[in-house]
Amino acid sequence: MPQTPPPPPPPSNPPPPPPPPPPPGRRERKKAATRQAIADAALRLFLERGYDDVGIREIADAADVSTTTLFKHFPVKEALVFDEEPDLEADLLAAVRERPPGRSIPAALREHALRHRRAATAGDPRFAAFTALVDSTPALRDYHQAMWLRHTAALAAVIAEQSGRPADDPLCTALAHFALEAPHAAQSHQDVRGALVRAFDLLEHGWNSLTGPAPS
Amino acid sequence: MPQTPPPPPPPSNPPPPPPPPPPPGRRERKKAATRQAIADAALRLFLERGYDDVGIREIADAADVSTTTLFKHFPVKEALVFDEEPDLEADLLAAVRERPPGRSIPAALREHALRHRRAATAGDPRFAAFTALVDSTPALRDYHQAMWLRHTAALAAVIAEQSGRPADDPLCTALAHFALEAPHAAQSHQDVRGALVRAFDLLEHGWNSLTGPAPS
DNA sequence: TACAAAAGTGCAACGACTCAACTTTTGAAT
DNA sequence: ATTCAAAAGTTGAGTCGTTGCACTTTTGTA
Repeated sequence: MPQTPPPPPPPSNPPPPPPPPPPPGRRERKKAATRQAIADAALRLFLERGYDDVGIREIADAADVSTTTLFKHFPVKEALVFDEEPDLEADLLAAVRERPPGRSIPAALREHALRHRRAATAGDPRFAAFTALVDSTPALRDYHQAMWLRHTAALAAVIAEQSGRPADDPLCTALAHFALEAPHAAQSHQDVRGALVRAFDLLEHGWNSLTGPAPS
Repeated sequence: MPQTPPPPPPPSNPPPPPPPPPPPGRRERKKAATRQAIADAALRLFLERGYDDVGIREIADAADVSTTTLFKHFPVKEALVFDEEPDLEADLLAAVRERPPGRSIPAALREHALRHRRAATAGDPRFAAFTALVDSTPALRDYHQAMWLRHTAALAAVIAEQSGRPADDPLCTALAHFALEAPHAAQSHQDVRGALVRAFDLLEHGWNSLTGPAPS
């Protein structure tokens, strides 16, 4: 086992604020601008002509950067589409943490899923178009689902915290995973909304049956 | 819209048996042999040196075919590894259909998952090595899971049939999807087996609670 | 004002995969 | 036996995502 090299203990320097939120600095602003230009160009072209019919080189040209630069901002082509994703995890966790009193955890997750779906169908037409693009492109669908599942651990932790169960309780992981998969499971049905509700019914009854009777 | 050209209606010819199982024919045998040679060469090389360090051309050379021929047998590189998957669906469906009397459907699915896992850890070392290869290669892991999920519709149909519910019941689809996801959900835990059992507990309690009380 | 890190560029290349045109093999009908 | 068409296979060039390398800016800081 490699021993941790002794980190030089600075005797007493003012601790540099880990993420400097107030002074974004000119450099970072330019970088963010470039990134945004790329993402914008990509999304525009994808919506116009479809994901598979737009090449990386073309996007780079439209954003007036080289393909090398493009890949320094986005690891793979699919990532060009999911630029505003970071905050979604916070919403998800808040939906569980700040659920109305008396509502079970699975019920809170169902409400969150339904709210999200409502935004994708009704609501901002730009978001609807975006959703349609993702759903109609296998590569994007898969990437999105995989990305979504990366929140499993964080969600499981919140579920454990909110239910007073051990932090690594497999039951919490299972509920988290299944809840994140529910939209995926439902989307093959004609009535997606109904299928979504049923999927969460299954989880809610199972969860209540396993955790409700004996709160220990 | 191009009109369908009139297919010549043969007045009365002996209906050719749709899939001739007894006479595989010499042609199909050779084709199968080529396919097998490719898959064998690929798996051997992958196990020797790792998935990412073996190129398509190299596999094609080892099997003594051109790369174009290789891609006529397998749609993508990942598919080279999963050559014997087709029969796995039959096993899965049989596990539900021919479950011992008194055992619930989720319980049957749990047993099947556990049996499968046991074979992957104990049992034939070749299968163990194969499983290790898949689990340690992200591209293969993802492809495998996606492939596995393609059995959702078939499994949902059997669940519906065995539980006397409508063929397109969303609850059956949800159970099928979650059951197929369970191994994926469990594998992040130290005690994979325990996590798997817990995940199926969740499904079983939910299912029994929703279907048991009122068989209607 | 000087300097080093970070951002960006250009180009060549690799690996997976496709396409079009062509040759060989094979099953079956004449 | 001969002939023919479909199927299997080959060849070679090309696309597309992605990476590596060497190089030139830009920018924060000393």
